[in-house]
Amino acid sequence: MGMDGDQPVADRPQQADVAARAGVSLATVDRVLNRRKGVKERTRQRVLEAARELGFLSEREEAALGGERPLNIVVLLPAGSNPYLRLLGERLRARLDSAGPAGPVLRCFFIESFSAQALAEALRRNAAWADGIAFFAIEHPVVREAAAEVVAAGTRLVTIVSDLGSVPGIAHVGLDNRAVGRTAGLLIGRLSGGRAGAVALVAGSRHYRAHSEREAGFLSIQEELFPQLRIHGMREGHDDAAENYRHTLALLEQVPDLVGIYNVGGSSGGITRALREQDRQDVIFVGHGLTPDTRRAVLEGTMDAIFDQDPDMLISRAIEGLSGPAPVQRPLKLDIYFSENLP
Amino acid sequence: MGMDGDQPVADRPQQADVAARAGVSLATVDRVLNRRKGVKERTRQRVLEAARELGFLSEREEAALGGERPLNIVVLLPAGSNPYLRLLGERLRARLDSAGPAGPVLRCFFIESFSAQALAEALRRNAAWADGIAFFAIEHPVVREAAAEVVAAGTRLVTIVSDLGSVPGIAHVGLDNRAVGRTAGLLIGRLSGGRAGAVALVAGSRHYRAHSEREAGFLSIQEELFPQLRIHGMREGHDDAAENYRHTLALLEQVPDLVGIYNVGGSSGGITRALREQDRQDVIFVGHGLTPDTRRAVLEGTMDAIFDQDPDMLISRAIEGLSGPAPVQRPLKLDIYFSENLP
DNA sequence: AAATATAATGATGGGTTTTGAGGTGTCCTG
DNA sequence: CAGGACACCTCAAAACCCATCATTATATTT
Repeated sequence: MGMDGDQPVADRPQQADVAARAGVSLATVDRVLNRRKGVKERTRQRVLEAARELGFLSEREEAALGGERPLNIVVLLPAGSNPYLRLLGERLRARLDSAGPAGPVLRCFFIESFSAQALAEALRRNAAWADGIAFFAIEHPVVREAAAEVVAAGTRLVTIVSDLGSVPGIAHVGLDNRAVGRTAGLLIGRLSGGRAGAVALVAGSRHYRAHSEREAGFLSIQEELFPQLRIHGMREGHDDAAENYRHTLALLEQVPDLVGIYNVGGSSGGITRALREQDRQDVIFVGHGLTPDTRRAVLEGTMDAIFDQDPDMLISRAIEGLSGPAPVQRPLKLDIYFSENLP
Repeated sequence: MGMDGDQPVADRPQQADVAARAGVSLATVDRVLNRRKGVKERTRQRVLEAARELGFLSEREEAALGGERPLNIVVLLPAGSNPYLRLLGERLRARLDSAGPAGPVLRCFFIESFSAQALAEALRRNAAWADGIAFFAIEHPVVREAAAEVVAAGTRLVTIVSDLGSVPGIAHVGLDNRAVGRTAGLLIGRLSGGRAGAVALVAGSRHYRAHSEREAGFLSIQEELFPQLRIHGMREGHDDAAENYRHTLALLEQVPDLVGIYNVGGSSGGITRALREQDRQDVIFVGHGLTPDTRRAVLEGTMDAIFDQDPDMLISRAIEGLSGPAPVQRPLKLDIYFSENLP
């Protein structure tokens, strides 16, 4: 007779067993297993752990459900009209939309620009609930302190575009800005074809380490390779188009032998406007950030080259840096656009 | 005695064993093995896993039942000494190593270069077992026919670096080569600083559409913007360093007012060697492919710019093209390297 | 601190799917 | 031809999905 049923086939665990083990109700187990919302992350993990221990889930499913809970990631960018940062914000949003529920939850806040206080405060405020924060750093003790605190409290940080320097445990995602500055210098020097004259630097703020590093690189190569060009000291335009416009008009008036301009920061629109209005297409102009206005400027010849860092790459690498353990963080690739290779 | 087979008589495993191992009834095993519906995916996986562990299934069956087997992808590259292609091969291997068993199986074969026959044959040969083939195309009717055949037979194809043109159903992963040629022309024109003289073109072969497209772009912009420069017709160096070396020596001798060289193809090493030996660092030289030799040439000033397409990106996009349905295939980004922004 | 909103969990039940147990018939093998 | 392995089927029980609502934490406001 029924010999075969003697092994009560090591009963597979049921959701009820998982529920018991996790100390929750069936309803909650169901919510977790079916990815319904309304479960606190802690309980979610408990349930998943219980399920794993009971062998209720195969490894595959476990990875799909539990492995990586979606991280909460915050991105802090300077407010203001800087078109590149606007674009960055847009790409962030695009990424959020396109990524399924698997990807991390991205949130983006704009912080009063050039304000170390505001940035420090934002860091502290968001550290409470975010797993990781990517931020455009302002080099200032207040920010450094806030960052160190936040890192100590267990929130991961990466700086993007502009670095913070000398705070351990913070990775950086961005260009090698000294090399970038040197490349800009090289390009302007070479394109000027041996002419003697002045080269002007425009920046957003020296408080952005990215800006001062680019400046340093630019100066070093000018001195090294192009003695016929003299540097007309750096002006801070605070990444504001109107301010950059005024600066440029003044420049064009005061410096008759102006050969080139390198805008270390953003909002090149103001500069191109001045150049266009004064009909000074002969001035070599290199700036940062591939945006509609710089595109147009390059196409019409007002601008000679755009230096860019791919926003999507920037975002990917930042997320990567905030997710896993910070691996080899080689600098991003500098993209150089002329009128002929615009994407 | 012992009727019930308590001695593990190394019998072939039975469905009952699978059932026991999976903690499931015979009925369910039956459903899974015979692809009947009404089995939850989770249980399906359990059963399959148990069956696999017991060696109950042959590989064939397992693949058929288990769902998505990893894709078999073949990459065909031209043989020869071209350093960029060598690098590409290396990156392929690196990718193969790094990717887990989940990723597609990549295999890379080097085909006699510039031989349409050999390429066509390789396409047909590999189509028999590969799911997708990525290949560096030679524009030739023989290749086109083979490609069309292979596509019709259900193997997916993408061309990399050099396109095949006008064969439906084949995606292309590579640069916008006309724009690349124009950019090279722009750069050489601008860097020459208004000097008059000759500009020479060197290519691997006009049978590579990539090469002739770059040539066309280069010519168009020279004519358009730099009338003071005359083009010293294209030479085919077959991407061979020795041949390029000889060509360049001849060039330097025959063309006293040589201002620049654009190497549309690979193996720039031969050209830099000639320039170095003749001490002609004044000649502006732009070439393709970021490799150790071009790196060195740029650093020492023999070469002015390297145009590159990131091999990893190329591979990723090719695999992507062979895996899913071909989506928006915008061209790859052109990377431009000067002495100061080498990675 | 009380009041109030919001989110998280528990409880429950109806409808659906999945599963186990068993029956039948076929094919193959000793 | 007996017997094992298995394909294919049915049916009822069990497990599960899913929506709803009550209840309890947790946060926010007043």
